[in-house]
Amino acid sequence: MPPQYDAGATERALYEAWERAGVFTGVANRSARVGGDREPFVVIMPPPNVTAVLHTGHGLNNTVQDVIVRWRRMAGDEALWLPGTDHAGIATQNVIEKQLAAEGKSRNDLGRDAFVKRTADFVDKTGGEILQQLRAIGSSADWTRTAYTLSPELSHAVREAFVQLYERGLIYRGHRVIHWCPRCLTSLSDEEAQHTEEDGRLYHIRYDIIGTRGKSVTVATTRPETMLGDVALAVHPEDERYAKLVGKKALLPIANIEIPIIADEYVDREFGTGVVKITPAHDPNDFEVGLRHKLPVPVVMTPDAKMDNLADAGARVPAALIGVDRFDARKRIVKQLEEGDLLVKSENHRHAVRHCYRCDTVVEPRLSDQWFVKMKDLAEPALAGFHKGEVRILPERWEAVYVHWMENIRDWNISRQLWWGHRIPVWYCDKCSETIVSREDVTACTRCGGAVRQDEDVLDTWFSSWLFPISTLGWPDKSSKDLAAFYPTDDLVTASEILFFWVARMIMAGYAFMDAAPFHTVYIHGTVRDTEHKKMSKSLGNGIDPLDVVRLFGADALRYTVIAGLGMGADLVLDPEDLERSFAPGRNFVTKLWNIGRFLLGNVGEGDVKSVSSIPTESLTLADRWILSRLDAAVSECSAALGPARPAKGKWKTEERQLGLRLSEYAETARRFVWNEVADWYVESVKGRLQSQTADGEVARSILVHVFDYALRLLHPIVPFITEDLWQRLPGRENGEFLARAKWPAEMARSWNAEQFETLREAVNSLRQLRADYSIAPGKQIQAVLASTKVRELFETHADIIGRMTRTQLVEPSGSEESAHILLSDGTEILVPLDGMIDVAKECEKMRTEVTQVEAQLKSLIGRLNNESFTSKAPAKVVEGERQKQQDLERRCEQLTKRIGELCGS
RNA sequence: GGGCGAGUAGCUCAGUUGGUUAGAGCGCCUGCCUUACACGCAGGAUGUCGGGGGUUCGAGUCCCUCCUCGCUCACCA
Repeated sequence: MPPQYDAGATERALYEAWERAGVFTGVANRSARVGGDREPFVVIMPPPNVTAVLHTGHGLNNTVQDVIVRWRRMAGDEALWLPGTDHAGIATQNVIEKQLAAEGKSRNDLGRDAFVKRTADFVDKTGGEILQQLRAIGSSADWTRTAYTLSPELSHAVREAFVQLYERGLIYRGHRVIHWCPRCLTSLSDEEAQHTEEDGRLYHIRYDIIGTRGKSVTVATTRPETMLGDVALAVHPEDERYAKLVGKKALLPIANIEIPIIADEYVDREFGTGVVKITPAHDPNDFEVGLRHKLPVPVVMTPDAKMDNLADAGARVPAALIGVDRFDARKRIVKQLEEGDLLVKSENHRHAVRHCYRCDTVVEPRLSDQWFVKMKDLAEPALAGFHKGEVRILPERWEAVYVHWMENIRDWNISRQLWWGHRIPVWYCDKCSETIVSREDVTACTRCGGAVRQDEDVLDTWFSSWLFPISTLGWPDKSSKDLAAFYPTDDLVTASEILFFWVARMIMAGYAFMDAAPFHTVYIHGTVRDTEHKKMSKSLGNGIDPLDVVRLFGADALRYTVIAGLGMGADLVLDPEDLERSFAPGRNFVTKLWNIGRFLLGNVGEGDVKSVSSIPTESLTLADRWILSRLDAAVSECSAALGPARPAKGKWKTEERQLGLRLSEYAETARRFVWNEVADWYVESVKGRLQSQTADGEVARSILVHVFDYALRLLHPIVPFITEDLWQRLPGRENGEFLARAKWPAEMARSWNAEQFETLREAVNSLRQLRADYSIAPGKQIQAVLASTKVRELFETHADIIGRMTRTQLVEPSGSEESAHILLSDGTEILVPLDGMIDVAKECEKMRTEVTQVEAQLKSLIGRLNNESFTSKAPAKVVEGERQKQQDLERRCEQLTKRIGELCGS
């Protein structure tokens, strides 16, 4: 075996072998739901953009999913991890438009069909690269089922969903003010228009009152440019300050037109001056006010947010401002107001401004016609199902966020003014104005036979991805085998950013179209950040390319580091400037595993070893029994950290709602077992026996192979490559056998009776500590005298272990006066003769210090035990434990005092 | 502004229903190339568990309050 592990070559070869053997492929017929003999376990991969490239966030997200899926695959489930991409309407269209711009062209120059074709070609050629990259980090996804939102199958599902919801009265066309991105030139949903706190200014503007002499009101606004679209001023109906003004008219500055002063409850008397300008076409609330008061709706901005006189605007926008960008116009209008002495004052004002989540442009509220999904009816079952325990979210605190969103849900704008996406399946008849919503393309009006034209818009990308758990399994074909075998799925793993965009909507879609939640567990992991806790991003240049990490240290090192560092819901901090240090945990661990394997394989030989069950307990040494008991503990702790995999009877009980998926705990337990127990203790203890050709040597080989085999199984989901490589090399492996589908360990549930090994460990630790205390050269042999008789046999039997690990020889008492003293917790005393080396005064000082400490502890212990309220109120178990502790400490105190008497003469 | 969460070793985080000497990894210090491993081995140091108050026999853990960060929602222009 080479002294260095070659991650690159090994990983490539193993991944290919797994894929070739179909290890990752989910087989519907094996699912118990369609008569098979395995529980299905399904994870739907959050589809990355088809144009995306892998970043650390993807690396983390997919590693988590892979760990879970590999675990369940080994545990005997029919595991299916279903991958895919989405077409990312806005993002992908942006990419192509940028290309066109570089060629001096616009999408309109190409025309819709040519543009869509060009985009599709681009996606065909370069898209899905990320799926290739996911393989490099070991993702065991079922690539035979790779899905794409714009594929014919998923497009079919999208259209079916739209039509069904329309037929159920849950989709409608609305005329209202929506969020508009002037850069992407499309409307956005509420979720896509995200609030950011910004320092703005609040401008107080004077509007003269018509028909009075010099009377005026002051209006406060943050967006003076919209005043050109004002149609009224509003005050609160009960605001006495302005009661007399209601019904009068004010002069709108700059536009120089008269607008009414109205009363409406919407106005907040406390804010600003208590007078609000009403701009129905450029503010959603003003639009509502406008409807109530039957006001006109002048539009004064173009789609790309330049001032202009559009619908109903007359000549409100003066010639000088036409074509001027909104922010530029703001400055100019403020200046003009100042010059006209109409700006009373302006003050700093911190407020939340919505930005486009794709390009960060300030969103412009804009009046338009859009298709909406009525969400309340969809949210109800999603909320009810959650409360019944059909869905849980980890970590728990996100559950409140989910509930709050569901309870305050608002209708979902699903139209996008783009060309790249699923075209809305609605046709309008020009002749009779009929609106036709159809599963099939429509060529003539179904009512009058007239010519029809399809709605120009496409659907929000999320309108296709919210169907992912059902559409990827074959919906709406209810006879689909995959749907029957694999729906509902199990875990959904994601970051919190898309809880509403995607997760909540998938749950609604699951209930709406399948009458069941799409998954029972939502696992929300943290964000990858740099050392300054900034989120890693391409634009900040603080990202880490996971493929760089794979090249440098291997995929396993990446995976281990990520999983070991991932507390429930906690962020992962990595230093992009120091990959060596950031990934040290994984790299060190992988190397350690390799070296354990190297030692083991070099010492156990090629021949088969006996199975543990075939070895009678009498043939096992104490060390054997100890490591087997530790294995049992590791198995049970790992399984407990990971599971339960699914709720019993489909509903989470309160007490199990928060159990499982504690990945870092699982990783730490497995690491501790193989490193601190197998390598540090068992391997050391077994070295002597491995040399011998006896039956006991055979037993040692068997146990060593067994515990390493099982350690590799426990670790495989986290570090699949190196564990598979080592496992393949173990004696007795057959061709075509894969650790990736080996059985997940179960406890042996035998009584190992190995507690005495702890005494040996304590003795070894104490001797090592003593050597360090006395600065005894590492190579120097020392001697130890056993002062107690009750453990004599134990120590004599294990003299080789003690000798190897501490360079100490057990000897008979020689009458040496000057000895260092070791006192084990069970009362065993060991003397280490150190003639000439021992510093009696120092030794005495050490023991006296300990006596003082023990006495202090005893004092508080006794105080507690004499406290009637403690003994009567504390649980009997606790009190008993304290009594035991008191006895132990008293004995220790006695022994130390006696020893002090012998050595120190007082 | 509403809601939620976090503040534990230099750093990143564990700490299960309150049980009394608070843990891990990385980093740090000392000594070791001990024939699997220096990406290692052995030993070691480091915490008024954010501040204050309270409940309790007992508080990192429960309650109140303050401070500091973070997340999330939101139509006060």
